Amino acid sequence: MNSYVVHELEFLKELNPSQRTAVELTEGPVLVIAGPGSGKTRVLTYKVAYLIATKKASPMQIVALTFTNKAANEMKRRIVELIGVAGEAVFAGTFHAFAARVLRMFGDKVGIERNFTIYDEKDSQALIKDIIEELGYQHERVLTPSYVYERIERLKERFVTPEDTPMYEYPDREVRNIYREYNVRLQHNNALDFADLLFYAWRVLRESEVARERFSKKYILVDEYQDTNRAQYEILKVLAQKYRNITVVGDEDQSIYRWRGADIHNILDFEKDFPDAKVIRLEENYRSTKRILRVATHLISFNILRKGKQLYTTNPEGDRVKIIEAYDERDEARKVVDIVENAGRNLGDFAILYRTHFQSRTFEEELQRRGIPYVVVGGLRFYERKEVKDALAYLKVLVNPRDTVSLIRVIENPPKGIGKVTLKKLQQYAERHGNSLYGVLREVEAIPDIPARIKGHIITLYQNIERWRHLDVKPAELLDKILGESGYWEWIGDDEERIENLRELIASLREYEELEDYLRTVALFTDIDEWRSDRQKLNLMTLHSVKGLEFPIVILTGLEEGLFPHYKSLNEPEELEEERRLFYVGITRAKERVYITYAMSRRRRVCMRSRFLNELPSEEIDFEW
DNA sequence: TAAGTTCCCGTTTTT
DNA sequence: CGGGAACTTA
Repeated sequence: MNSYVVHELEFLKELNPSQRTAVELTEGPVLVIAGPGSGKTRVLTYKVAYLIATKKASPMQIVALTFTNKAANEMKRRIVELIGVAGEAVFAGTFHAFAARVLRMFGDKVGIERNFTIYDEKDSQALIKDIIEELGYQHERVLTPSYVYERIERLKERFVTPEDTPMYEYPDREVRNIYREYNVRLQHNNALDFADLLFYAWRVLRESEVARERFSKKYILVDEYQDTNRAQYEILKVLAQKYRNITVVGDEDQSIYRWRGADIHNILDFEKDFPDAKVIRLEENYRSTKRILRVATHLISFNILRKGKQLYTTNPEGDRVKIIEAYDERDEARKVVDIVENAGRNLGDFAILYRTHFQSRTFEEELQRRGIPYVVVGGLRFYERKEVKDALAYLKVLVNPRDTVSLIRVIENPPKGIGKVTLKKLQQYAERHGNSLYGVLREVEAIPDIPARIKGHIITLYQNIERWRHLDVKPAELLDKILGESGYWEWIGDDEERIENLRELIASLREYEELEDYLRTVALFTDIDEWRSDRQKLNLMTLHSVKGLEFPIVILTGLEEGLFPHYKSLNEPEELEEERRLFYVGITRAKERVYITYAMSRRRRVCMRSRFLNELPSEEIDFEW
């Protein structure tokens, strides 16, 4: 080994023995079971650096898949830190971003056009809502767009087609009918939903040898493996087929996305799927006090679905966990904010965690009252704001005129003299003539039953869109122009916040030369990706958002039956275990102290303290009434 | 027929 | 508190 390489490998000394083994075991399948705070991101980044430094692979031959953009960016940043700019060439991204890239290059192999639109949950639900009405199901109370969407996505993630959808009980048949029509519409709209991205990418990789060659990386690394769903798992299998060098890192005790299709069995059964897999456990915790670790360990031992692990730390013993009872949610907020104010620490040292978003409101009110600065992480997210979605809809239509969901949004915002009745007529006409809604706008003269005045509005809209489509300007400039010419700026008036959001959107567009690139990226972006810690602000977020983060002091709130565990999880033992894992994730975010609160009544209803509180070791706990 | 207004509903977690 | 349905106005 020459001295250059030896120097490059100095960083290995920063790893403990098991971390180092995980890094140095480069060939064959490796499962790393990584407890909270055990340095799993470190293992992943160092492994990438190691592969490159030892010349086992070029950056191009490595793919690192993560669950969030934030994790991906963080990984990339640390790789570059270790080995320099060469690290930029490593693909580090989410499964969905990876899939979108595969489809951009090879989508035509499975009939996907280059300019496809990605539908987010809301877009998809708008489509589903339409279908429900058309099929006459709008009075079936259970068949809400969100319910149906969820059912369909779960089916898609397991590659179940409408035809193969089983029909056991009541709404199955209806769901199947909607599912069938939903797929047809997506195709007409030249659009893919989240599950489609994974499904079609999988098909491309299976069916096209060229694509498989291009994307079969020599080394595959997967973060948060416990949260992968079936489709993601199948993609991994195809990718790993050739070289079989796959390292997955995860913790079954932190699997909290079952409701979104994550299959904990992917990690529990990894050794069955890859019989020659080496298993490494990272059990030394560098984050929390001994006390916190004991409490967390005791709690999670109530779960059955796990591999089990022995966490330990050389950190100090630490303070006992404090449980605080409140009268109601407002009293809870007061007591929580009291803790924060009296601790004499930076506000950024605290995280207030809750099960559901709506709980943030009471805390926000209290904080505003006392003039304490705070951030709500992942509340109503930037890209889900109405004005942002509207603006993006204009851009989407320009790239993909068949995207009817976006086109309708354009028609409605701001209002253009084309109302519900006319819209229905246009849609029906489109349906009958096998044309897209956009195609019909062009031929509006030929449609009967539409007043001339309204036809005028339609023609104006059509001409505007055509003009915008053929403008040869950069994306940011284009959007600015559209917002002006469509009357959007006027429409929102002096709503400062909306204006600011749109300005921000235009600013984010400036980094892009190509509208298509931008739209594909933006569809897979969320707010948490943007969040940066601020020492002077108190952090408020859900337990799901907090995964992967750590804070000196963590306050877990709303420990009440029906809220946490959430009432929807009470019937299924597996779902109850997931709630417990969520609690576990929350506790293990804390470095120094944990506070837990519950209210005796919430929203004027009496409630019972959470069963999870009885699962904490009483000798580690202080109660306060 | 479009668009503005009011009122009532519910609110898990999110790539 | 925002979104949507139902109602009102033009």
